[in-house]
Amino acid sequence: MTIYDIAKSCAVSIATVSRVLNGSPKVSPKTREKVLAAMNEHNYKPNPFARGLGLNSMKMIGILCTDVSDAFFAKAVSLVEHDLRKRGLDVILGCTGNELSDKKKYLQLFLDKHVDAIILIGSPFREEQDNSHIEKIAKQIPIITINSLLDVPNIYCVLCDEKEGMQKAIELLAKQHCDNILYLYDSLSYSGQQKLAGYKAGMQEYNLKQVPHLIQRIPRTLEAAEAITTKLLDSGVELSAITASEDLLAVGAQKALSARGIILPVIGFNNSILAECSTPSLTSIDNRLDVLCPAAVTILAQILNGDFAAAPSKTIFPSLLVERESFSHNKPNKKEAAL
Amino acid sequence: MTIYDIAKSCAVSIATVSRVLNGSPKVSPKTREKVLAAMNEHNYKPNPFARGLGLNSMKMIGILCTDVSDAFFAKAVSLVEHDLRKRGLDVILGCTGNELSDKKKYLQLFLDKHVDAIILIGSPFREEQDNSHIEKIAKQIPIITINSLLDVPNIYCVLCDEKEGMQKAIELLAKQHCDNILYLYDSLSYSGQQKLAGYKAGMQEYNLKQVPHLIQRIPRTLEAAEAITTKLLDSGVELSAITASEDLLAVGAQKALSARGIILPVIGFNNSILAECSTPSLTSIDNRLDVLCPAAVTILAQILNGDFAAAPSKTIFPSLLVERESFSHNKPNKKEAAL
DNA sequence: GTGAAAGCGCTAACAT
DNA sequence: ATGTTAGCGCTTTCAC
Repeated sequence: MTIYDIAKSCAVSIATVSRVLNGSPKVSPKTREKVLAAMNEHNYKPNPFARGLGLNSMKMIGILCTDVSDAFFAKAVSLVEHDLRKRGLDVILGCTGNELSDKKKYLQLFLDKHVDAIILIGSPFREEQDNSHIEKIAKQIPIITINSLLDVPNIYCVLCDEKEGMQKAIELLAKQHCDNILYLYDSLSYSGQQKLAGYKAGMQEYNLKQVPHLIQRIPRTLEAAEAITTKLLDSGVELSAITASEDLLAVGAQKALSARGIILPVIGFNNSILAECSTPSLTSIDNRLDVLCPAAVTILAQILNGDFAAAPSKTIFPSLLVERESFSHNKPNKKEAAL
Repeated sequence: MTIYDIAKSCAVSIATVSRVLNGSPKVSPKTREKVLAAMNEHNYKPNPFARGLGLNSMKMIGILCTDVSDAFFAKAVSLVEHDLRKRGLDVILGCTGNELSDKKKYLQLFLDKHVDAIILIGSPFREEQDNSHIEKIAKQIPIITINSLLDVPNIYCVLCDEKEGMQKAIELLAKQHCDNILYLYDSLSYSGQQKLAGYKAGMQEYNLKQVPHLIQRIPRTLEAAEAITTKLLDSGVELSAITASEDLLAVGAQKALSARGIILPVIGFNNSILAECSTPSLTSIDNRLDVLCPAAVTILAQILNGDFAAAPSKTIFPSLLVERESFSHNKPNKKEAAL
């Protein structure tokens, strides 16, 4: 069933059929009805390849993340897919892993596939040194980053102020008279840098001493977090609270504490399901994917619509601190506090 | 840069260029080299839409899951994407949610988009009553299901024997002289039925009494699992072990136990990151996504290759029980045991 | 082994 | 408001 068949069955030209297909106003209501009816009757669906050829677009958005099996990225993909679909946009997914060469490959692949835009999820797509490979792509198609910041034309960034988030977490602890606050982190991606900066700013703000052994970079595993925490505890280092760049690390630290029967405030990051599953449940900083993702898609839609003026190049939302047992065992109810 | 440009720059016809593009043997090595060189020099990439029009395929596979933000589905998507990409196949992702009408919509959408095949992830795509909507699609394009079973022509199922998995878990508990084994579950999807059947079979095998209040259907939330477990404990019901259809539920149950200082064997399902993060860490049944997914993609590749004879309509792998603290606090090391 | 030419199903400019 | 027609860039017969 093609546009020709529909045209024939209605005794109109293919141009007219194409017009109703594309919602052109230059069709009389009568013929429009007639054509629509025929399409319905024959259950006609336009061939997307032919359409793609003509329009040079198949309304597909490439979504890239380093790893969808990571809870944080998965949530973002889920939210983005949902909003994209609502606007009739398709999602082609790529999981790049952390190798730069693979990231480049995927970027090029999507470009070659003529996707309409690319959404980069997470800050692993911002390289420490050189992002010229992304800039190059951005010259050809719009790029949206979620939770990363790239100051490049045609790249639109939607992110959460993670530095402030972490800083407020430290403030909260400081106000509870915690001074020796451990910070566990695994990566110095843009996001990683922001969080670390937040920790340092918070510590400085409250004149807390920043000692090297209280800032620990470890692999992103439960075991590593548990091990380093245990090691610090055993070495007699004084700890009054633990913070981490990732819930997983905070859970590991919490396990080390629990194993020794020690109760300390622990604050994680991402407010993932892990925070809830931890025992005691974990206080965590939420980076607002639920608002970042819709915002990103809205901006994307504006751009695809040619409405560049309406598209902010940077959109930054505040973090949210979600308190659970690991912060205050004694408080009767959980509560959320906007930072 | 089109095929015409390349043809011109090599002084050959577009047909020849197309032939080298498609690896046809009817090209002399000399001209092939020449054309390849030109393509390289001009950094030529064939237009996928034009190609799609001609071949009626863009080598895209539709992947459907109800929710990628679920750890289990996310892992499957991740594994499948990886293997698909290795074979030069693209992934278009859809998250349908649990509404049947939405599932149908996505299925039709993918069909209309002329994807080459559809991979259904998880048993939520098998409806209890009527799966004619899937059968209809399967008449047009091949469908692969991961961890679900649909006995329909042109549908290829790759799954894990979850019934046996759960049964062996019960056996293990029975051998440790547990008799009052609670089973928590949330859904009666195909997978849900299998697990429940495994529980029942295991209980029967060891002549353990199956009482209604030891089989509890609850919402898929931590809170629900914790609440029902607490309620049972408080009501004086005797419990000697807890099993669940999902790690999340097992974690909830474990929390209830921990809160009362009770130590019981707890066994979850899916062997997700939650199992590791729980305290004590959770023994769990692994449904082998790491082998199901590659197997599914291999079968898919055979089908797309026209090699239907090589494609088994059902492929079933055994489960794996992964022991952690929740089963045996006293054992010094974790270990894996094939069921 | 290579080339010419006819599609593939649609869009859009142009003509009426 | 509607029809005609020329692409879009590739694949694939069919000749040579």
